[in-house]
Amino acid sequence: MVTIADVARHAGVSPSTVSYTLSGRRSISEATKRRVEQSIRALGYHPHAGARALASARASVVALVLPLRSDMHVPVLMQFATSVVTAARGSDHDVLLLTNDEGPAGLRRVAASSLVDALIVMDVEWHDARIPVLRELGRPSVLIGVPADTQGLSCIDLDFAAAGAQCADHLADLGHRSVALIGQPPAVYERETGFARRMTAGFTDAVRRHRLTGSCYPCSPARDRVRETLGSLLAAQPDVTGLVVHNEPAVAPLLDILREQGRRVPEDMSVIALCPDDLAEQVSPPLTAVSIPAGELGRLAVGLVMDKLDGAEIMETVLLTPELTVRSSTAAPPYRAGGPAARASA
Amino acid sequence: MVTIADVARHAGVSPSTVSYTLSGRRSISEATKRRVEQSIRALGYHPHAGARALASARASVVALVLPLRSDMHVPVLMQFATSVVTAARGSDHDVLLLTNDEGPAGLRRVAASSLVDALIVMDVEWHDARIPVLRELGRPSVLIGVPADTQGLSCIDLDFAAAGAQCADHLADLGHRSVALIGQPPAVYERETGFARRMTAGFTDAVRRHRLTGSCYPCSPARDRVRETLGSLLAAQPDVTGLVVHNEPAVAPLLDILREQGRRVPEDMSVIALCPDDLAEQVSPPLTAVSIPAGELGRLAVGLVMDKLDGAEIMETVLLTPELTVRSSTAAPPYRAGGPAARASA
DNA sequence: ATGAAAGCGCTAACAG
DNA sequence: CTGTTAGCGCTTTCAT
Repeated sequence: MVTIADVARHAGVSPSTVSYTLSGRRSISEATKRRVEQSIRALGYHPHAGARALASARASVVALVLPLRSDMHVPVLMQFATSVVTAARGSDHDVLLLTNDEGPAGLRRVAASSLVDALIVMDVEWHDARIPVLRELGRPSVLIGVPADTQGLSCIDLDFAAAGAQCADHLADLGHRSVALIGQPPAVYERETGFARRMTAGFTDAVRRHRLTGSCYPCSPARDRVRETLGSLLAAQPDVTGLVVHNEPAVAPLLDILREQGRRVPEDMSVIALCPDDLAEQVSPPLTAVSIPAGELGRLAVGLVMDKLDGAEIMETVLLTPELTVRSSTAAPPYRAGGPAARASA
Repeated sequence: MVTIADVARHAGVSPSTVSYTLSGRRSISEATKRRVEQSIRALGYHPHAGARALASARASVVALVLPLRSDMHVPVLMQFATSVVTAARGSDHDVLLLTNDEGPAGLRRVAASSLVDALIVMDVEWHDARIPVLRELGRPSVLIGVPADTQGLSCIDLDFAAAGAQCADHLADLGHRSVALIGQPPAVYERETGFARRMTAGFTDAVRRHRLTGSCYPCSPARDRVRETLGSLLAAQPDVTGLVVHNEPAVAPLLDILREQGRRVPEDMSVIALCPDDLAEQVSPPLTAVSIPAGELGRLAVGLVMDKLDGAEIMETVLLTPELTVRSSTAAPPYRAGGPAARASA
């Protein structure tokens, strides 16, 4: 193995000079800097990560804690993970991948052993068992998702309330009067995952504000459950003309079922989804959708964590403003005798 | 920070005794072992990862190198990643996540700096730029996928040739005489990714063996490209009754399009997919499919890598035998005047 | 602008 | 069965 001493000898300087050349923590004359860098390249020197961590008390590694039981759509998760790795590398850090099967103890382990300097925790629930651990760890962390008590924590997430509102706003603007939200599986609401509730709250508020008729239907993504949900929805609200789908795997089955039933999208039924752009564009018709900016979330999370490692005391909650992209799945509602349009012209 | 010296003092033993209690590398009396373990718990001691790596020349971390430009289906990738983490933790190792945007240099960096002891490299191509680097690194590695020259490398993958053959066999057994493979996007074949070629080779061989008519159609997953591909397929081979789909994102669009065209599955057209079980079960009708055992691949890869870290000199290629699960998307072909059934009874 | 040297916390000989 | 001790390779004071 090539050590810093080898490089120092080769360059005719002391080990500390090599170290400082690498870290830039004190000024080095251009001449020696060049010589050292040449020696480094000539010998193929790579500082030993463990030795560096031991001496400097910094591992230059951040933990990325993924949920095992993922309610987040998998592609979104993956996109997030890769953007975190890329962003971390941009700040000279590596990423240690953790799943939740060790539980909170896993976080304690990697933090206490100085394997990682900081943690990024995904899919945070309203009452999340990992949060007390995070608080006691004394290491910078950023949560993706918003728990009940954000005291002393940095959280970052999509503004799901705004997303729900945007969907309702868009339908209202198009003239829809009766709308519905097809949501996450019931288990997600029971677990009190924040994002699902915030989405429905934002949607419901906007529905009320626009004086629309509308309600929310939790839904499992299995084809038959989607069919059932749509059935009870249409029974309870036969005049519904706009659907908001906050359930990515249910999107395709839903479109199929609507087609089966002879309901055209958007002529008979407008559909808005909360899903990544690529899904929205791959289905037919392309969906008007609020996209989940996984890449940006990842970059922001890493940025926050790096700032905290640099000593910044950021303890805020950042909610990203969602963006609604209009595609071909939404239109004005069909004309209905006795409907608001009829009344308006009467 | 709690150090091994603190624990030793608290337990009234020497640091080395604590170390040996932890590693089990020499026998410790039950009594002291218990005392040490109590002190460890009482003080909340976690060995410093860097110090341990420095002293023992083992980081207890394996790198998982994911492709950024992923031709593998994303859920499969994710499933693989989580199973790797879980399996690695089972062997007291952590997982460092790398993407390919650093290129082969990234592998060199983490290996040379002793950040990781071994590497698991996914989505290996026929002529993969990472392979020469892997060879020179002198660290255990396991490739997921099979490159052109496997000399001195351990590879593990699904036996795609067998998978292709199984699909053709199943259709032949049901009595189909004209079949086709809808494959990966053209770019995948151009890049000479091994698995796509092996799949088509296995399929083509079996087709020949059964004296069927059949050919392969590369296909992009975009809805319109699927429609096009199906069109030219039906033009070239109007009597086709069995489709094998090796293209996960194309599965749903394909089923839609068949439905649009009034072709019932499986009455008019049998469909087999190469995809994870959950996809096969979520679509309608549930698909007869060869599943990609991502979880098992991950576990096996970690097992192999651990064996190599223990000094085993395994340099073989392991191909997992695929399993075809019959569901509702395959059946005997429709009766056709002038077809083989007619001839047989003539 | 550079060197010398003292650790960082742990493991693994070596010594009993 | 247990203790003593010499590093592992690097960073960072403290000197100059």
